[in-house]
Parts: sequence; C-alpha cells; structure tokens
Amino acid sequence: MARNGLDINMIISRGAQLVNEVGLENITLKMIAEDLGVKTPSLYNHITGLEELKMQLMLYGWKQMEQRIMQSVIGVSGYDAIRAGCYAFYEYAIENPGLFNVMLWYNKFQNKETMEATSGLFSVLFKITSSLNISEENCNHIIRTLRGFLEGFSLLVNNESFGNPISIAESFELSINIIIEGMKTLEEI
Amino acid sequence: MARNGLDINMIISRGAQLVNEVGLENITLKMIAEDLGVKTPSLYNHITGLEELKMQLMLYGWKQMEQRIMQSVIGVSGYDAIRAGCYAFYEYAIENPGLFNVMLWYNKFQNKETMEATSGLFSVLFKITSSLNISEENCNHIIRTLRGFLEGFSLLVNNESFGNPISIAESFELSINIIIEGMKTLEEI
DNA sequence: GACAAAAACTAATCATATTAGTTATAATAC
DNA sequence: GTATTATAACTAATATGATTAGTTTTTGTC
Repeated sequence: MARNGLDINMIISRGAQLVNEVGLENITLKMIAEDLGVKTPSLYNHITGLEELKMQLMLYGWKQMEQRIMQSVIGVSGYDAIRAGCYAFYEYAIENPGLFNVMLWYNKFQNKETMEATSGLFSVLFKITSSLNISEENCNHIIRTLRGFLEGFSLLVNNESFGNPISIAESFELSINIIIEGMKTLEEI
Repeated sequence: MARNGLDINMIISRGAQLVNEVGLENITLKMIAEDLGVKTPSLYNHITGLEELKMQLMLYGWKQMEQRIMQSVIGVSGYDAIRAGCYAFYEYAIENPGLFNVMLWYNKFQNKETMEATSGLFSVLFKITSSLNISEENCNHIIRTLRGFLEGFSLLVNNESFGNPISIAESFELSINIIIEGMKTLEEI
C-alpha cells in the first residue's frame, strides 16, 4: 500500500555508521537523508525527529554492546569473566566512538525503555558477580563501580583526554586489576 | 576607549550558571545574551562563537573544581586524602550538572591549553598517591583509574541512569573503598 | 483499471549562529 | 571643554538545519 523505500532500521544502522564517522556533534538529519538518497523530510515518515533518532541509536548501541559482552563471557567464569566482559565493553566503546557518545549522552531517565537500555547488559555482569561470595547488595554496588569506570575511562580514551604518554592499554589492565582486587576484599567466607 | 559593558568573565560566569539550569543541550548564545541584557551579536566582541564559549566554560569548571579538591585535601594524607579528593570531585560534579557535562564533553585534545585543563587537578591526586609506596608508573595508571571512575560515575548520577533504587551514596562510598583496597595491593615493600 | 494507504516530494516556516556594516560611548589627547 | 579614536553595542542580513504543511507518487488490493 506504500512505497517500500526506507525503513527505520536502515535509518538507524546508517545513522550509527555516520555518527561514528563524523561524531555526535556533527551528525544531522540532512546528512543521513543524503546518505540514504532521500530528502530530509522523508525521514519524518519513520521517526519523529532528530531526538528520537538519537534515542534509537542509543538503544541500538547498548543492545549491540550487550551481544558482544554476552559472547565474551561464554566459557569463562568468576573474575576471568568480569575481566572478559570489561574488555568487551571497552573494545566496543573504542571501536564505536560516535555511537558510544550517543549511548552515554542519551542514557538519561526518560521512560521505562530508556531506563532499561543498559539493564540487560549489566545484568550479565551482575550474574557473574553473584557467583562470587559477595552479598547481593554489594554486587549491585559493584555493578555501578564498573559502569562508572568503564563509561568514564572509555570516554576519556575516545576524547584523547589523557595527556600523559604512558600506555592506555596498561592503564586499563591495571585499573581492572585494581577493581578486581578491591572486589576480593568484599568476599565473605 | 570603549563602553564598559560586558567582559568575558561575566559571560563565562553567567554561562556557567545558565548551563547548570538548562543543561548543555539547551544552552544558546541568545539565552546568555538576553540574560546579560544585550543582543546576541554583541557577545562576538568577546568570544569567537558558541564553541569557544563552551571551551571556556570547560576550562572554568575544571579550574574551579581543582580549587575545591585542593581545599579538600588540606590537613589529610594518604588514603584519607585520596578519599577526600574523590568526594570533592563528585560533589562538585553533582552540584554543577550542566557545567560538568561541558567539562566532560569539551575536554578533548585540541591544543596545549585544553589538554592541560585537568592536569593541575589530577596532579594533586598524583602527589598524594606518590606519597604511598607505589611505583611512579603505577601512580600514573591509578590517576587514570580514578579519572575514569569519577567522571563516569558522576555522569551516570547526573543523568539519573541508575535504575536500581539502592543508595547512590553507598555505591560511591563502596566504589572508593574498592579502588583504595585495590591500590593497596600495588604497594611495594 | 480504480482505490487507498503510506511514503516520498516541494515549499514554507522557525530558530539560532554567524557575519557585515553602522552607531554610540567613553577614555584620552589637545 | 572639545575632538579623536578605539571598542562595544547595535541593526540588518545570511546561512544552515529542523520541522511542518500540503501535494504527488507509488504499489498492493479489490
């Protein structure tokens, strides 16, 4: 009953590629429309506007990252799994700098869907920490420690904010070690 | 030889207040100009544009936070000083949500000045860690651990990104404990 | 082949940043 | 005290991109 040109998924996946190329501050509907070979207003048949697109990109990114993290922890357990999950997070963030900015930026409380954007991902890490001898309450706190560190560190790397020339890879490795050693002090019995 | 109306400092300090009120995504030159009782183009006598203003706000915020952190560590040493500095960071970030977004967002590598925006602040923490029995290289890595955690955690809190209803204050406290305990495992001798 | 739904289009509107060119002010020189 | 002049403020104009209104086109269904 209508043309079968665009659909929302095409817009999101092209949007994700473009935002990685040009950055969150430079992405425009005009650019995405041109890339898809249509005029800007045509996008409005599929999205309500730029804000909604960014929200969709945010959800898309977190879901994709969740897949990567789940893959990464297959076959490993305990602290090795924590480590693997953290690396998967970091690598995805570094590979997708523009999209990762959208993920951080639009991960505000808005509604149930946006609130739950990251819950699947971090429930993976929660399950792993729960297998350790750490109280459930502390497991919940630890997830926040990890979220904070992973999001902040990745953002700093993507922004090239570290002035010091020492190895970033070693900083990440040591940071994860520090957090894991700190976690171990929370083990009960 | 000219009118003594605005100056750059008035623009920056009003801009800082306004960005905290309306958020980084909503701040405009028009809004700042109206607030200061002038027309938008008048601002261009003092700044080169919106981008430069945001960069200036970024520098302003980091300098102000640096003062707060230096105050916080007076009279304390060792891990207590680390803890005090972390709390000062976090509290400043929470009190200034819009400005803190600018601080994170525009803290990219651009030139020497922007690169050094945070160096004073973190050199305070570096001096403290250096007083512990931890190698200089590891001290540098630890600064990055702390930066990552503090920036990421603060951003999450400002965005209300934590869905779980457990106490944020306790999460912060425990996170700092985890990092400090992890740091202790790096002490040599 | 006509119809209806939906997607694409063109044209118009709006907001804001920015630039160009003009006017007003106030410190200094005389 | 007045003329000068540098600078800041102003008005008017331009540019870009988001968004909306209204029109045309397409395509599956009858």
